[in-house]
This record gives sequence, C-alpha cells and structure tokens, in this order.
Amino acid sequence: MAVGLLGKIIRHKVVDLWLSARIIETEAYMLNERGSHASLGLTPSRRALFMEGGTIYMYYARGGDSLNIGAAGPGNSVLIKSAYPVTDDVSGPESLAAMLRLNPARNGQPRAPEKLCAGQTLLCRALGLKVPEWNAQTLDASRLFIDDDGYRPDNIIRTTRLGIPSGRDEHLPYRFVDSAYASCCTRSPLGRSRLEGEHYHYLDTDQQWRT
DNA sequence: CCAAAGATGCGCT
DNA sequence: GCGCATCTTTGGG
Repeated sequence: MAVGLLGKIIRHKVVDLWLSARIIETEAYMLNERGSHASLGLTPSRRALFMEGGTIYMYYARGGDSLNIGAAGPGNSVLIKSAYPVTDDVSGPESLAAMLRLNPARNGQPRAPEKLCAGQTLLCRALGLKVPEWNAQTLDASRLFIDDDGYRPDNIIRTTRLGIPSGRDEHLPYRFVDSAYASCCTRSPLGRSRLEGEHYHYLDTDQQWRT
C-alpha cells in the first residue's frame, strides 16, 4: 500500500478550493514491529490505528500534524511523508496560492513549491489537515480523498525509515520514495556517501509491477 | 502535576 | 550533519 500510494494525488477541500499534492514519499508501519505507534498499544490517541482499514490516523509529531492511512489488519498503516503540489483542472493557481498561505516559511515568506510539502507536518499544513478534524475519520470523496491521474513513478527507492531509535526495528526497509522527486522529499536518500545497495535500493520492476 | 520523549523542521556549518 | 525550537502524549509521583 505504501508503494501503491506513490504518485497518487491527495486532495483536501478547504472552503471552496481543492488543495492537491502528489505523494512522493511514504513509510509503512506494522503492528508487530517496534517502530510503529501501534506496537506501543491501544490508547485513546492511537485508537484510529486499530479501526477499520482506510481509517485516518493523525497525531502530533514534534508539534506538527501528521497523516497516516490505515491499511488492512489492525495496527498497520502508511505514513504520508511528503508530496509535491499539483495544479490541474481540479486545483488551479488559486489553490496553490492558498497552500502557500497555509504553510509559509518561518520568516513569513512563501516557500518554493519543492519545499511546500517536503515533510509529514509540512504536507499537513499546506493541505490544511488537522488532528482534531481528521483523526479517526474516513476518507470522503466530497472533502478528502486519494485521486489517480494515471501518473506512475519510473523508479522507486526503498530504504530505511527516518527517526526510528536504535533497537526499534530501525533496519526495516519500509520507506519508499519516487526517485524523480527524491530532491523534494523529507531528506534525500541519494546524498554523497550514500551508496546504492548499501544505504538504499531501487525496487525491482517485478516488485513494482505486482503492487 | 511535571518531566521526558518523540514516525520533525530549520538554520547554520 | 548538528543543535535547538516546538508541543502533545504518556507515565510516574
């Protein structure tokens, strides 16, 4: 599911505008694995992780709102980590302008489009997604949904998730990035001194096709 | 009630 | 790559 969401467009309606962004980076989290919130057990703030597949789980990460979509099976979910703003027939220039206003840089200046949704909390800010409004809710074609315009990533990078402390299954290769947008994700996996085969892999075409 | 710990972001080097 | 701001959740006293 984390791979399948790459390239899809997430759309959120704010007042009378659809705000849209293409998903370029995702991470998978599983119930039976130490990196996930679900593995910490069922509490009121984590209840959405144990609801029906498709339920939205939002939580605060270091002060900002973060978006997950529940997968099949209790406790499994996909964290939407970064995206790239989309302007098309549904979201015109005024939608992009609204996103820029919702997520200005710290100094108040507008961000470059490449940086507007380059992180899990930045994405939520740009799309106007808030924990109190969307946690434990379901997708809704009239307000928030995942769209498919036919785009498919040519190459997908598979690597380890960010921010997982050691001893918490930090080695699991559950982070996925559309390589065409690698420079616009949370942190590029393709830095100098990052080696293909050691720090990251490209997903087999075979594996990509199956998803 | 308080301290500590995050599935982070930013600015600086 | 590192330090620091940030703010909610959680668990212990």
